[in-house]
Amino acid sequence: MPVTVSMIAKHVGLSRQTVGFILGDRGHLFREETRKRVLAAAEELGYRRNAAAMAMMRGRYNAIGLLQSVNAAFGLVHANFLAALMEQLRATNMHLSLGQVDDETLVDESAMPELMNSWAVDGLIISYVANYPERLVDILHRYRLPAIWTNVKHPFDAVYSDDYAGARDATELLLKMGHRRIAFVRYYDGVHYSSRDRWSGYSDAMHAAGLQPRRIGTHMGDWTSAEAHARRAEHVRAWVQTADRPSAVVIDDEEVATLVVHFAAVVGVALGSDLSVMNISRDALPVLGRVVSTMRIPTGDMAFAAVPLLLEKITTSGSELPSVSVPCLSFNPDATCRPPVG
Amino acid sequence: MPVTVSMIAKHVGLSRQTVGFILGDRGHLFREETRKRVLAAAEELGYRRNAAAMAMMRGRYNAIGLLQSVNAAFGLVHANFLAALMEQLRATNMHLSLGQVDDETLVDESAMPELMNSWAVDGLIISYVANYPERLVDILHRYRLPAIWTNVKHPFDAVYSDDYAGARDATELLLKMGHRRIAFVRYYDGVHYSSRDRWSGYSDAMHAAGLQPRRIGTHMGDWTSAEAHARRAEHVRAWVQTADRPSAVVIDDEEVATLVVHFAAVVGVALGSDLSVMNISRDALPVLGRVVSTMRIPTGDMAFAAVPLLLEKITTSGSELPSVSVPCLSFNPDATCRPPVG
DNA sequence: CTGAAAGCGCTTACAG
DNA sequence: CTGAAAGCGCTTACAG
Repeated sequence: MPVTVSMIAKHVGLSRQTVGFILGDRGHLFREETRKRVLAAAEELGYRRNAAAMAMMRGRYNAIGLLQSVNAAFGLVHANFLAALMEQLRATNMHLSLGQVDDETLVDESAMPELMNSWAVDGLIISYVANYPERLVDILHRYRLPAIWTNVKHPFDAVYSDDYAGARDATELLLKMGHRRIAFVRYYDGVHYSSRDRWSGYSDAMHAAGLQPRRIGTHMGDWTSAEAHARRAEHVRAWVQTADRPSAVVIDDEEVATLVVHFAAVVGVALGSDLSVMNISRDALPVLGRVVSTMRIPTGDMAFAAVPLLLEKITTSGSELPSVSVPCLSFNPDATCRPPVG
Repeated sequence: MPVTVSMIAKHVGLSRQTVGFILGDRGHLFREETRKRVLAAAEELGYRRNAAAMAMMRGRYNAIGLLQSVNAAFGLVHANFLAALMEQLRATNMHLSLGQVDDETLVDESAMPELMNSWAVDGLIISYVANYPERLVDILHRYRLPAIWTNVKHPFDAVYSDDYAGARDATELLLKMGHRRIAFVRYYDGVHYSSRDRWSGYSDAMHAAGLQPRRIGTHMGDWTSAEAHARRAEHVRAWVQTADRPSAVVIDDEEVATLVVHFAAVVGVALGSDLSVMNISRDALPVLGRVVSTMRIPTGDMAFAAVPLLLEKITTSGSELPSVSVPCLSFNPDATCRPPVG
């Protein structure tokens, strides 16, 4: 049994309302001595505001929800994204509530998924990495849930990274250094728009320079098994040490970039001079002890953009807001990218 | 303005209570035709249960909070941990609410931090990686917040990994294979108990076998800078290729393990035969394309243990529950660990 | 500076 | 099968 305002009132011999005022933000209306007595009693008894009553009064929960698919591995919400969300929300004393509904529930059941039905949030950030169920759109609309999409290039109410420009800029950076044999390295073609856009950005930059795009690595359906890891590694080793390897590569995956750095060292190919490496990654952390040129996917910035957008959407309750495209940022471009020799 | 029961009642020409019953779990008390009418109206109007009113009635939020320090990087809550928490909560349609208070607020302010004061949760999972402020204990106690600690070896109300046994078992596994020159590799001594316990587990196993523990790597205060990465890498390269390197190593960090695998390949030291490697890590994922013997820190299992414990604590409101020590698990012990040659 | 009334949206006995 | 009453904990006008 939690402590209520009434209990404190009884304890200090005042009315419920008086205590409520003092515990709220109208303490200044009362005698200092009265205030002190009430505050002391509240602390002594361990009074904590009842969040439910509060929410009911204000019609606001002061919390936003992050909706994810169960099917997508949780890891798809990057730590940077969560950290940035939290940072934004902390400033306004809001909470972040996590929720997952599995696609089957969303699609099959005619009723609203229980988890969403009684979700104590003012609005939602939708984090489906592509392939969200159509019915989700219906639900958001029908129940007038303010929501901002991430990872989806909707014209309205969405925040997404500009992967096209990111990959294009990465490629142009290498082109400007004088590279002409620039390849795009990838072993997994995702269903996500970013997968297509990165390839487009790269190949458009190549075409614009009058060059043929070249792709290294084919789609391997299996990404996670030990065999898949080994196969990728073998493939990377093979092309890194081959004579006609490109002078520069744009790599679409951090793990593959690590393999390239690794095998370059193993077979004696010097990064930068023998092979320029530009990594597309959510982190710009050193790889195997060395800094790698990175085009950073703006995971954190997307969260920074999404929160204010959602808050605005909540207060204006429902009007469509123009989407925000968040640019990628280049880090340490000359760490592993140098003009080609010879 | 969200849709309420009253609005539906008006719409179908029934009383508020009747509609409430039908929308709740007592629909069977009414005529099928009435039910259908109400349900159809609810769907048409987009009725969603008011979570605040619900929580107020039940005295339960059906949500638990995960409290983290701002100071500790968010990354310290591992994705596995979050995923496991979510999985547990999904089964009971509960939500997970994330909250961070910075240590200063917790320590300095006499008042309850606002974020915790109006947190709509039934209980808390505390995820401070050591060095939690003493005042946090006061607050939990004073406000009777049901809480389970993680990462802290409290005798009550805590869930923690058995890092001592993990490191000991890892070492014994190598001892049983016949290794005698087994070193413990670490470049950062954390303040967390696991840091001490792993060393103890390793060195106790060595002593029990009549051997001297040997530590490779000294504490480098700086872990994250590019220079620190480079320094670690250089150090690993040096001892991996030195003649008197140990025949086996227990490595306390995944990143360092990656460096060892990397430089072993670079300098031509064969993992398993020339150097046995046992990694202590939260993941047992392949490293640089190859499977590495791993003693896995049971991040996910800790979450699986913490949730039922917290739920019990919530329902029994307050009694002290015995803590749970979660064992580490060994994966692929013979991937990179082999009996020493010669 | 302080006390009595109404209501946020819902549920739960209680009579019919 | 259906309707009128009370209350969960709090705040917000309203009189004194």
